[in-house]
This record gives sequence, structure tokens and C-alpha cells, in this order.
Amino acid sequence: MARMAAKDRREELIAAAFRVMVRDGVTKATTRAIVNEAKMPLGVFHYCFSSREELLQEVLTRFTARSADAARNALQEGGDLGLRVSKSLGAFWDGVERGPGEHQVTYELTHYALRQAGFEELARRQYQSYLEVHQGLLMEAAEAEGIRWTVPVPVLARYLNAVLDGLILCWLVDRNGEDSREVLRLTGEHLLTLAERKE
Amino acid sequence: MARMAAKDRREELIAAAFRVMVRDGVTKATTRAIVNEAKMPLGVFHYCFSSREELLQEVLTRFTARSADAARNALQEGGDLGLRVSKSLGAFWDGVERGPGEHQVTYELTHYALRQAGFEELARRQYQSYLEVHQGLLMEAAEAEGIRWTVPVPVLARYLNAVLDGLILCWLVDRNGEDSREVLRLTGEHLLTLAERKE
DNA sequence: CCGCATGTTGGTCGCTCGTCCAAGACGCTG
DNA sequence: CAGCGTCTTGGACGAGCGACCAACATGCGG
Repeated sequence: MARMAAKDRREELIAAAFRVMVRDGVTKATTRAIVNEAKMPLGVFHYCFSSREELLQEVLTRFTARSADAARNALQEGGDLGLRVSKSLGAFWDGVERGPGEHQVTYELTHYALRQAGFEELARRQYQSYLEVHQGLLMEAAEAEGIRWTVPVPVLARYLNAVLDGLILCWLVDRNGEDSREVLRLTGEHLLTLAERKE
Repeated sequence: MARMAAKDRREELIAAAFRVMVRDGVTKATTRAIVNEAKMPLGVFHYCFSSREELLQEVLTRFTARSADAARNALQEGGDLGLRVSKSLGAFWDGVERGPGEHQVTYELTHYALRQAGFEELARRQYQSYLEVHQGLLMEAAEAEGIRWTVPVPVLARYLNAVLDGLILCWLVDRNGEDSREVLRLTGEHLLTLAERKE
């Protein structure tokens, strides 16, 4: 095998773990499956990571950041608030339908973390991050449109996060994209009724 | 060990698996952990079940039925539609906070089923069941109150299911019951705006 | 009372897993 | 060129897993 800095190998292993998890699920992402995906001998693993858990921690934080980015990037500009909201939700949903595995893994990791001693904090940070992103987007939109929300932003962020999370989960199971988009539309309309012009 | 019909032993093993899963998670519910919980020798397991998967199927369908019952039982009667909705959502949430582990296992089982070849159908039935329960409750409420929903009931059911599912998931992680109940209140109010008096 | 279906038991097989290690190869620095 | 830190590799380990089985116990129907 070509000589490579341990740091670089770590990155490749994380990327490989990423692919294995999306393809086969978190539980199937064994040390052997990961090094196999990365085309490396098994011994490499514990030269780069002190344990499998260490890699999982790394992967979890990166998935969290990725999801947050995905939500942020879905934000669409231009038009009035209504158009803006519906376009943003639509863009977010396009991302979901384009790469469902990624979201699926995110949930799997959350549940894994909730059960693993010492990982609870990571799960908490994960959802803390989601809520913060939603709060940020809501406040941004409010500022840009000159409105304010008639409901506390943290509550609104939790509501938005819940709808999206629950909707994705349901869609992962039954793949009913039509009704899912209808729910999204409904939620968007609801959001509009919670905005009032700033005097 | 006292002599017992295989049928009865199956039930006890299922109950034991139930307890192990709620306490330690689905992945920890090994054949050994389950027979240990049931205080039976290991050999019993494959005398009562042809495989661990067979037991998991059984457990999954029972969890599904249990969740559906929990939702149905949360339905509160009396008062106008507004009171009815908010009391029902509140009762449902009380159940969640009283026994979080049960819901947690439900999610774990869903994700397990989504990854396990031949189990996808069970996950689909699980969410099909949830959606049907919500549809039923919505139609029941509409009939009793003499209103009709301005949004197709399947969409509304999916919306309700998504909010509850997503909210529970978020709460399982950060245990913020206060904001969660606020979201519930918000959702209840939203529901009311989607009902119109039947002419 | 015998025979047979049914239930019980402890041990064992083969496999996969995370982890560890010894021995060697590489390549920079002095 | 010698020395040394860094990296590479294949194999081995002990533990835990699902599954299986042979031998034995029980109790009911004839």
C-alpha cells in the first residue's frame, strides 16, 4: 500500500464509513466492512483510530454538520415570504428524495447514540444544531421580509424540525412523495399565518 | 423448569424481549439476553422460535398494535372541537413522557426493519397502521363535531403523524417538554383552522 | 403399564466482531 | 550510510453471537 500520513488515512476511512453506512446501515459498518470499502488492510484501522467508537463519533459529528448545511442551503431567496417559504421547503425536500440514505443514517446514528453510554451528548448536540439552524433561518427570513413571528422562535424551530423529521421518517417507510409534499405545502401555509408585519 | 406449552413460552419470551428492548435497546436484545430475562435456559429459544428474526417480527407487530392503541386511547371526548383536540394531544403526550422507552424502541425497530431484507413490509404496515389510526380519529372527530376538514384526511393524518413522530424524536434527545407542549398547542390550533362547519 | 408426542437441558459448532501485536518496510535527518 | 520515527501488514486472540442437537424428562392416550 502506498505510504500515507495517518491523518489522511483517517479521512479516507471516515469517507468509507460514510459510504458503507449510507449503503448498508450503521450496524453493518464494521471495522472490516469499512477498511474493505477503503481498500485497506484491516490493521490500518486501529493504527488510525483507537476504537470503532472513535470513528463513529467523528462520523456522527460530520453527518450533523452535513445535515445542517443541507438545511441552510435549501433556503431560497427572492419573492415574498410565501414564495420564499414554499420554495425553501421544496428545495429541502428535493434533497431528501435525492439522497434518502443519508437521512436514514442520521436517524440510525441518533438512536445508536441514545443507547451508547457516553454518546448521549453527541445526540443532544445533533438536535441542538438542527434547532439552531432552523431558528437562524426563521430569524433571517423575518428580518429580510420585515415581519416578526407571533410564536417564540425556539418553539417555531422545534415545530419545523418536528414536521420535517417526522415527514422524512414516514416517507422513508412508505415513499408517498405526493402526500408528503402536500403536508409540506400545508406547513408552509401555516407558517405564513404566524407572521405579522412589523409596525 | 416447570413444564409449559410451547405457545405459552412464546408469549413469555415475547414479553421478556419487550422488556429487554425497552430497557437496553433492540440491538442488545440477543437470544441470550431474552432467555435470561425470562429466566429460561438458552435451548428454549429455538424450540419456541425458528429464528431470532421470527421473534422480532412478532415483537414488531405487537409494538405497532400497542402504539396504535395508545393513540386511540388518547382521544378525549366532550367539549367543543378545540378542547377535544388539545385534551387529546395532551393525553397522548402524557403517555409519551410516562414511557419514553417504548417509543424509542418503536423507532429502532422501524430502522431495523428498513435495513433487514424481508422486513420492509413490516415497517410499511407499521406506518400504514399509524396513518389509518390518525385518519380514523380525524374522521371520527369531524363526524362528532359536525364539521369537515378543508384538507384531504390522508394528508392531515400524515401531517399529524409527522408532527408527533418528529416531536417525540426531538424530545427523546433533548427532553425539552415545555417547548414540545407548546408545539403541540400550536399544532392543535392549526388543526382548528382546517375545520369548517358543515353546511 | 407402555409408547409416543411434547417439552427440557447443557453443551457445542461455526462465524463475525473489535482489538491487538510483532515484524518488517519506508524515508527523512544528521 | 546509519538511525529512528512513521507507517504497513497479516495473522491471531477472546468474546459474543445465532443456531443446532443428542440425550433426557414428562405426562397423556391406548
